[in-house]
Amino acid sequence: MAKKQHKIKLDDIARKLNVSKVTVSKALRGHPDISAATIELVKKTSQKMGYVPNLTARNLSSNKTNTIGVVVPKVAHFFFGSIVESLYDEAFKNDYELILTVSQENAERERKHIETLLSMNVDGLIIAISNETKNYDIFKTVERHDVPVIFIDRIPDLPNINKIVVSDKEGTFDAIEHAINLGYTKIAYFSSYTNINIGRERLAGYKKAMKKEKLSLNPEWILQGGFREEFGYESFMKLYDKKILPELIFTETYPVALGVYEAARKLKMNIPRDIDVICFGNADVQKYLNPPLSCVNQPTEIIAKKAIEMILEEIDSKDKLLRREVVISTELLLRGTCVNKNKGKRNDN
Amino acid sequence: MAKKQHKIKLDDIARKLNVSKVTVSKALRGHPDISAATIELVKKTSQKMGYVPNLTARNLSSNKTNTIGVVVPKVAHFFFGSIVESLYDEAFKNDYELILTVSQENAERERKHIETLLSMNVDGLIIAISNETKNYDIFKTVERHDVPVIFIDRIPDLPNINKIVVSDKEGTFDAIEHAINLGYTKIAYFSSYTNINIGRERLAGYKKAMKKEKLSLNPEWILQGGFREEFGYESFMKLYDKKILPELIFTETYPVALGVYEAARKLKMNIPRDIDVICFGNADVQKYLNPPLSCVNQPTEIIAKKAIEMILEEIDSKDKLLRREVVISTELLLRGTCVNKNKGKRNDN
DNA sequence: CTGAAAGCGCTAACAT
DNA sequence: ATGTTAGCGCTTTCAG
Repeated sequence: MAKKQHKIKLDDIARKLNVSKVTVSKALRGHPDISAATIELVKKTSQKMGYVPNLTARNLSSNKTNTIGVVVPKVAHFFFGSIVESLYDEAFKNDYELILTVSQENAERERKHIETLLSMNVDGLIIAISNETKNYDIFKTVERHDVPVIFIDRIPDLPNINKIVVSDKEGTFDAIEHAINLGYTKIAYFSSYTNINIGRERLAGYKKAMKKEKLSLNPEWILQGGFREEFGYESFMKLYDKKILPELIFTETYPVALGVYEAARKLKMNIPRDIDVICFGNADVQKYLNPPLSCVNQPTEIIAKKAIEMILEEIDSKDKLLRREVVISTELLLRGTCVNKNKGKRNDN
Repeated sequence: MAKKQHKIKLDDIARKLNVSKVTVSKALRGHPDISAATIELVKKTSQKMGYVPNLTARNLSSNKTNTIGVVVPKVAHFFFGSIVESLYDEAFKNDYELILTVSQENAERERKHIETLLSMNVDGLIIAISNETKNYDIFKTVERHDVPVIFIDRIPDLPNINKIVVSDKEGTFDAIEHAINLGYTKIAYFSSYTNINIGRERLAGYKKAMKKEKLSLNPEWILQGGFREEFGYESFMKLYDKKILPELIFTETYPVALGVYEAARKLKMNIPRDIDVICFGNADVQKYLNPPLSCVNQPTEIIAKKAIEMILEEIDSKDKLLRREVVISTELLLRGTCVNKNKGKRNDN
């Protein structure tokens, strides 16, 4: 293998060029102090010598890392996967590196990750909290460290923070109202958890629409219990067993709707004829379902773009900016469900 | 806002405890030099004072970062999303931080990311190259920096490297052989690109199975052109227009199969009755398709686990280890397609 | 078991 | 326009 090669540093280039290493350092960074000719020369030489700057050293002395720490609950997941991908795109455009961490919906792990990120001296933080995070002490620590934070999607219930959310309440409201306009009156709601902002907001949107349209709330049609498929499957089965199936089911996440599809298939019920479905949250799966599942779409790219934009503003401004809350509008994405009122149950699939 | 707080450092703790900062440093890291009592005391005090170690400084002086750089082409993608998630899990278990970068299938971006990762002094690198990477100079640079690398899934055509691949050839071979055993003889193959290892290997598996079963290769049934849905859709349409549709289509990636589903739906052809499909690569979508799509499954968790295991071995060993090639076995995952031979085209959906 | 000195590679502040 | 001096916060010798 290649003989032990000494890694090139500023000094090496400086010596070769008979200048000081400060000159080299400045030239490499295009500092206005240095003449164009020198810059040119230094850059060329360092390139030729195979110089790779040592960011660790640079960070230590400049106290700036050009990195943004990111904490998400999941990454193999349509919503967060898209968010993360767009965050990477935007960071790249702005010459920032992202340090991504994944909490796996685990509060303790989340805390550890945030601590590590602080240790790494990230310039800013973008966080979507886990659904079990209840203790907010770590965010105090973050504040003490003077590292700006933008919360996205999953927001802690804390005053005076920067946040980007989608119009959870309005989006749900619109979907339910759309359904009611179609002629539906029996609408069930499969909720995640109300200790998390998205759970609270979306449910509020449902209730608001029902109330506005003067439909009574049937507590048996408001089920709570999770983000995942099993919850959808089991809840559907529960209603079926009790013989109190509604006409339409709204689910707070798309995996829950997938569970409903599964249950319907098992029971040989046809969607949307026997039971109709619509959900919050988009995923590529939906368009391949039979029938394609309609949803309230969250524009991930816009969320990510805004998050990077805001965190960079925070980083660049010396003074504390005003805390901001940005609400990104969702849109109703109609595919093959919730487009016509079903004609009541006909079990002849 | 909290009054400008000075960040606690080793010195502060040392002064408070009337010891030297070296003692504190060692105690915090549980160095055997220090007595248990001192360790206990130091840890407690530093905790109380809200000390957060400065990793930048630690890295600079120890020349060790406890980070692994990762480069993948995509992250909002079932395969890489799962890989990344598992990599995070494994890294976390081993107290390593991951620095993830996403090339977006762009060779130039990939090069830049690797350079940055080197600048950040990552202890090791796990890389899946983009499908357009042809210039391998950057990997020479990596070698010069003495940073160990494990290539996964997408492997450059370079001698003497560590790699983890799945049994692309055998997996495809098994699937095709299974189809032939079902009675299929007209089997088309939708390939990605043969400049990438996975493209070459999988195609070789197809050819091998066809040859073994003494079936002739029809060049019109071997189409090349991409990883994505459009390719599947268009290729299917092309065969349909030419009236040379086969009985079964094997696609090298699952999005291509999705494109086939779409085309079949458009043409009102029934899968698997009129045309059957199977693909390489699993995704959660597949089980919700109608019919559920069978595939050759790549065990992402095992790949990720092995990758972390190998890179840690490389990092921990002073001497260069022998280059290793690990092949992870795929498995045939049969769902609703390619389970019975279809009865020929009946266009009466 | 503890600590003093030196230095990791770079940049900021201040000369010149 | 270029260089000198200090020092970022920590760990690593090596000496006590």
